Amino acid sequence: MHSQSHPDNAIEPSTPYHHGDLRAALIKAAEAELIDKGVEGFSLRGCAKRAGVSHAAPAHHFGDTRGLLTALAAEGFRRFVATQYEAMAAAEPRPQAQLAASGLGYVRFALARPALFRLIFSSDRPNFDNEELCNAAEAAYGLLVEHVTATCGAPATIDDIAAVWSTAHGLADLLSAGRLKEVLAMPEAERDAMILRIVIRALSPA
Amino acid sequence: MHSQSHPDNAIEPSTPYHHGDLRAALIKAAEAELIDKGVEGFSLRGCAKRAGVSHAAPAHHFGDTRGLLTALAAEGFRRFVATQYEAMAAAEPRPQAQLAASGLGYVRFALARPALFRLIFSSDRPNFDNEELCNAAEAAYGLLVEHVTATCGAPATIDDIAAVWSTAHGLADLLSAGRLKEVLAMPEAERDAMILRIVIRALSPA
DNA sequence: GCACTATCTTTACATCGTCAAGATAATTTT
DNA sequence: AAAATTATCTTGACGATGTAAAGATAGTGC
Repeated sequence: MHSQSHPDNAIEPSTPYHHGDLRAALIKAAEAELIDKGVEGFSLRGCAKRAGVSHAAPAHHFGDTRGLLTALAAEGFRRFVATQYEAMAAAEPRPQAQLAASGLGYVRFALARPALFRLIFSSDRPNFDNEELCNAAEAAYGLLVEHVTATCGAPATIDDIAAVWSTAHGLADLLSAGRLKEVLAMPEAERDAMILRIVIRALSPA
Repeated sequence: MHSQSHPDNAIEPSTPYHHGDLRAALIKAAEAELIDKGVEGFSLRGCAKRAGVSHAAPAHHFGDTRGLLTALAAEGFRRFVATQYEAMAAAEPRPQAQLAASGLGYVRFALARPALFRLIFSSDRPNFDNEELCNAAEAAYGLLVEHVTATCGAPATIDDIAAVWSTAHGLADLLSAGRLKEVLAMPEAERDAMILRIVIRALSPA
């Protein structure tokens, strides 16, 4: 019936010296910090404060600021892929519809989490040589290639891949940056339909 | 024979108190700093050092760091447009060829000046409410709309504008960020041809 | 010649990232 | 179970940064 985590010590200590799961707490805090301050205003000490620990605590888990942002970026890529899968699950099973839905998920992620999107696609702060981040990023790229191949017939040409990826990415980047205001002002259903049309367009061979 | 700075002394003084054209020198220094350190590592004191003045000298001309980056971003937009015009000048006068060339210039700028491209399209540091920057940015947007309209027949639909802009922007952003490695590895002529094909593709109505 | 303003320097302070050393808790070893 | 070791977190310090305030110097207008 007790809510605390230590079996022998009943009273919740005000500030336990050991956090328990500081690593996860710091990633969560880092996302909040990123959303608040943006990639360029991101502060490691701010994250520590959000997590309620001293300013040097993150060092042990992530080394330095770049380490924390690298871990957050990897998590961002995983969510990015997950958002694409969600959109695909709601679409017809036809390959072309699946590819278009994946593009829709791409853009939706950028709109829903602009700070994370910018971190993973337009920042030098994460270390893209890091293995975990590298794997997460390549998983996203692999998903795209897979669907273009399924839609256009194997093997997908570099033209097809570049056209589809660029279109989805361009839409995502411009919209999440607040440009293309006319599109941002559209009702969501209408905007989604337009995104699908434009992604399909990128496939049609000239 | 003395080296100090008297107005009637023809010899170049070692360090004149008044720079002469510090504003321009600082913008130039800021570009070098941006190229060296990136948007996120950009330092105002570093710019001052490059220009050979004290660290507080920029304040009088630009207010703060954001002010300097805002001025640099405006200059970046002007060069961005200029690069598009250059590509257009080398292309056939047909509207469609002009539009495609404009897209090619878009991508070329991103590849030639990745730091400036990121500053104007993927950074919160410049103040986009600033009038000078705002005007420069809208000039770029206007150029695009103009050419899409000329190519597709007036008035250009939002679908057409979004499709063309997103494609060019996506290509530019992905390439300048070092993704789409297969495309980066292509010889320049081949890559240019591909960019033109993909931009044209974005125009074809489904 | 003199006041006034623009431009630049110096000084100062809060914040940031990072390192080093110490404190505390958990784990392993004996 | 006690001791030793390791992992985790705190404290204190340092240099770098952005910015504000005050002083120094040069150009301008009267």
